[in-house]
Amino acid sequence: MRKDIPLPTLERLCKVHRLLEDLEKSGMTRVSSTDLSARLGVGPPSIRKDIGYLGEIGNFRAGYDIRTLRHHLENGLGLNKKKKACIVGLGRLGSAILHYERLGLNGFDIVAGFDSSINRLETIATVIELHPAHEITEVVRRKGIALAVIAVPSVAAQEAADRLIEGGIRGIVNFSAAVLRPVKNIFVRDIDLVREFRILSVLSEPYWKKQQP
Amino acid sequence: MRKDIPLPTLERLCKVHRLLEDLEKSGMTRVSSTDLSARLGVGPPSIRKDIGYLGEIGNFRAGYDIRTLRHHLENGLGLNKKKKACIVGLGRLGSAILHYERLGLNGFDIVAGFDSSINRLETIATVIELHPAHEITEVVRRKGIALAVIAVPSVAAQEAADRLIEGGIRGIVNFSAAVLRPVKNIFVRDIDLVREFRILSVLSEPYWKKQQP
DNA sequence: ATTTGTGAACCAATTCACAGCG
DNA sequence: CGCTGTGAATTGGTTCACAAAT
Repeated sequence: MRKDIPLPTLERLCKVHRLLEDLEKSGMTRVSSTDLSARLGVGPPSIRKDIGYLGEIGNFRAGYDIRTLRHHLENGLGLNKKKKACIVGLGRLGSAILHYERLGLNGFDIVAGFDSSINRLETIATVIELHPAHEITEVVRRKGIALAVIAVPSVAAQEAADRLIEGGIRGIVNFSAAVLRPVKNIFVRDIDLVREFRILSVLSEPYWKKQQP
Repeated sequence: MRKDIPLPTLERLCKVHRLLEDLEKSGMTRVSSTDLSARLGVGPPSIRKDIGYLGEIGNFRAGYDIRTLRHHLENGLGLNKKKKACIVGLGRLGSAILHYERLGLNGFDIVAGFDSSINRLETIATVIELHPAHEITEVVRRKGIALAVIAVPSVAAQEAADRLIEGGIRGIVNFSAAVLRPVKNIFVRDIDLVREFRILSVLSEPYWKKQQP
């Protein structure tokens, strides 16, 4: 049943899922591919294809039942599997992420935080276990942590990544500006605010051809 | 000269630029497409095509001169154009972004912060002008702010976006989990940590076919 | 009458292969 | 000879158009 889902499809499906949560909360009970596509800014056939990767589910006359479709996505993508996560770097950004409750609510248990400043570790008020940075490898391995956020200055990012990988990490969200050395089977999602601003800046230049739908 | 640069190319070129800054700092002076491609985890011809969108620049025997290539990217993409930016939502995440110096260093002047809590506006120590959220439209218009970060809870995100757009914003980095209604000619980059974790989680499942290079 | 699901057709992006230059 | 730049081939994704379902 499971084909090889393209990455863009996976990203859209996650957005669809998030959208369904809101629609459900607003009291809606059914939704069509056209409606979903308008809210996401993509073509209707694209949505249907995306959903189709996980098997049939829609009602031919009345679109999708929101609750059913949401569960379908959760099962198909394994969205309610629990995973352990950690945060490396507890400056302003790292602390903000450490306190971000929505991660835990969605099955991502933050079980450790790391920083190279002992002072900082002693100052932060949290129930989460905090460790000095040199323990990254050991703690990640011992606790079986699958996912990590890197929120250290970019000069320190590669070393943080190396230690995480040595400990057996599976995926990294890299908030530093550093371009990390690619490693086979370690998946990285880069989030660099300056890069995002630059992309927006280029896209919004008047002579830029590509228009959003 | 400027063709229609694909979005993936634009994203890679920004990473290449960032990489060049580091290589330059480390004392290197020349770099080949093969070397760049290895550090980015993409194929060498891809890098050459990407750079090719901005015109010829390489030395046929010895690859690219790092400094020249960096300037080439900066000119070609307009990376040193200055833009005004603002932050909507000054909780932990918004405050962290407000204090993130690298934005200013790269030409993005944060000229305003907004929050619906007056108390919060009075507590934050910064030289940046802070305003209550109901002034978003007016301030964005008056100051000619081009870019915005949304860092409010997801229930408040759509209204924040509406006010920004009404004020004439050009691009938005949306850190909330909300899926914003698409608007023509307003460009949005969505950053949702839960979504990123979910994507990593799916990608790192053993039966997942797609492997990174 | 609508709206899904899907093969076919189309388009975009990556990769290949080699010509051209130093 | 090594490395860039680029048309050609290929792969991957999106869009189209229509059959199937209720």
